Amino acid sequence: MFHFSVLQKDKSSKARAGRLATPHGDILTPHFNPVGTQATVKTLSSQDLATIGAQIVLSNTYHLFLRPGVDTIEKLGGLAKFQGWNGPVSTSSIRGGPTMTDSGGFQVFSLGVAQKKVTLKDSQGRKMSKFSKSVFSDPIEKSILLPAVTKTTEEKQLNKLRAAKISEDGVWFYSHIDGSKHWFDADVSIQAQEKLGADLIVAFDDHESPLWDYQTTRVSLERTNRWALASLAAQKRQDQLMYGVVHGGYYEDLRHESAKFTDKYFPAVSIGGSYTSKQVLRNVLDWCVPYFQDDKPRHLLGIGEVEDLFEGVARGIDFFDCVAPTRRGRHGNLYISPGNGGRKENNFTIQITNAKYALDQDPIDPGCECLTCQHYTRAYLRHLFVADELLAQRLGSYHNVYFIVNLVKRIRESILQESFQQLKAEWLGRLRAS
RNA sequence: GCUGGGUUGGCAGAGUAGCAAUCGCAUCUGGCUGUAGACCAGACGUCCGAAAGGGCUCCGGGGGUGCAAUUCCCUCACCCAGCA
Repeated sequence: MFHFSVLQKDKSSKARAGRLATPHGDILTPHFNPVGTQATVKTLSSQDLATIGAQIVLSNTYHLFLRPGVDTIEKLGGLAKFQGWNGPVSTSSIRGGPTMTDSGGFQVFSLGVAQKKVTLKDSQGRKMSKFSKSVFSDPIEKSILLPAVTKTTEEKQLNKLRAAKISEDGVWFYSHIDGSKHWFDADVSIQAQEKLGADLIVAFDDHESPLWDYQTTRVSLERTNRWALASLAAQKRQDQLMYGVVHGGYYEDLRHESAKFTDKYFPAVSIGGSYTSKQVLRNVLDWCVPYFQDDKPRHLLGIGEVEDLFEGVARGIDFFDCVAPTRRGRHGNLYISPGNGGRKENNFTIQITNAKYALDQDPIDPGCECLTCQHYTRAYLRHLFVADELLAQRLGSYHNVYFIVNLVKRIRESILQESFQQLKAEWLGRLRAS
């Protein structure tokens, strides 16, 4: 029912182009999965996604469990039908296109330990977001971690939200919608994912904080592994491919152990975690991938900045998902290619709200063939963002998702044409050691 | 013309006889990686400085009282309301 095959390997890296056969059509890899947490990629329709070339969309079990409820979606024919997703244009099917659900494991972290009040200062001394995953400092540089000041009314209100509480068997979540209390464990997550009915599902995992020491991380990994086996045991449907999740933070031996474990028990593998630097991410990939068998699809959870896509593919990753294109798109941070000023240093983006674009009549990324770039100027986009018009978010998201999905498509084609190294060098520069 | 109320950053609008400028809006900049974020953070009189810092200003104009006035008093200008 599911079959992954490698079609072409790059000669000087672990990059590979492949195909994953699913009950609702084949997915060509490497591929970037747009994130549609609540059964919608914010501001984009399923038809937009098909036009863009997305082959699969990812939703979140936790969010849909809370609202509208997994029973509701089951009654309405499952996730794909519910959101009108028929898959990419080339494989359009009235039965619905390929879908994926995340287990809610990430929310154990993002609604749990990540809720601790942590404030960071960046290199210029500016305070950074207190709530983002990226708020966590590199454990090696703990000096930049500051105690949070919790004085403002806003923060007092935020304090009312209780952090999720982890036990050995599962997690008590406090709904971010209404504060109600919900129990989640491997059984609940897998049953919910079976009701949602996505083709690809993820084992329920515990997510370590990058701030944790070795022993605490090990305890978390052991919990992840117990939940992994429980997830497999809970699975009743045979028409869903379950990914196991590798954890172990930035500790090499834990990653080795976890990768070995995950590959042993699961038909598909994914790598989870939060990374305090791109070097840590590259290390983790190098530690994990050698343990994965060739014929299992590999998903790098939550990752997807431009640089990471190249480095991930070069290290043998097949699937990515990331909120960056949509979040940046809504915030006016729009992707540009190297020929138009895109560099690692600016994350291959421009901030369209900057005053210097007020009279700029170029498209966001000259040469981009997306709907936004075909019809609208930077000056117009800037106006829409500054005026807080809804179309700004849609056009920004459309461009960003198009840009990333099609960049990964180009990466795939370059592997097939044996030109991956040239493409990577064109984007990241030749000096980068891979 | 009379009476009353007012004049504080780009805008709006608090405040006070003792280091002026709370909270907004606008503007500018930075951040965003399995979505608690159409969000968050910083700057926003001027000058020097990469920064840490430091210098000089400033509550409509003028005058008065006070150790000290943006604040109290007088006066002028302008705005608003009511009455002529």
